[in-house]
Amino acid sequence: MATPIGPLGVATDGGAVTGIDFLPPAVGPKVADTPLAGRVVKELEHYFLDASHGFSLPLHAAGTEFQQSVWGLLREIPLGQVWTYGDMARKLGSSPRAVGNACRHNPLPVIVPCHRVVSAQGLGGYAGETAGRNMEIKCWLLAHEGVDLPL
DNA sequence: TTAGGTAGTCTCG
DNA sequence: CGAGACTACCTAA
Repeated sequence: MATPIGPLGVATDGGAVTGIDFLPPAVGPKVADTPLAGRVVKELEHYFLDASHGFSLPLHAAGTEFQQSVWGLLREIPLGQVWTYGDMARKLGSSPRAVGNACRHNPLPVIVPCHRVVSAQGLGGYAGETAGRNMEIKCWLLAHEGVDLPL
């Protein structure tokens, strides 16, 4: 299966995963040379083969209290479902715009499934972009999970 | 279609 | 610190 997802950068620290990066296609994989990084790659490969394969990895995403709560809530979105930024905001007692802001800074894309959050009107954005390669990745991930896109 | 409202974060000074 | 500008938004008119 061909994914639009190019090489991934994996960052680890103190026994936990701290960052996942989408790298330009020309660049080779840049994976921290640790046993944990190996586990990360293996779990990601399983997931790319079969979306129902979840992740069991020690994660440490650095961020503010609010961001932590947003990222925590993201991990509760069931496979194959999409929520809107507004849904998230209501559950958190916050505002949609603030939720989008926090999602934008998610350091662990794919593992923390920020691709399962879309706008009430369109598709929102992904990895800091509202158009371009990262949005293709978002669409691929959603299709891979069996979501038919509302467009 | 737009106009306004919203919450959190960042950047100046 | 404070003001102002920036968002992967939403709702009402």
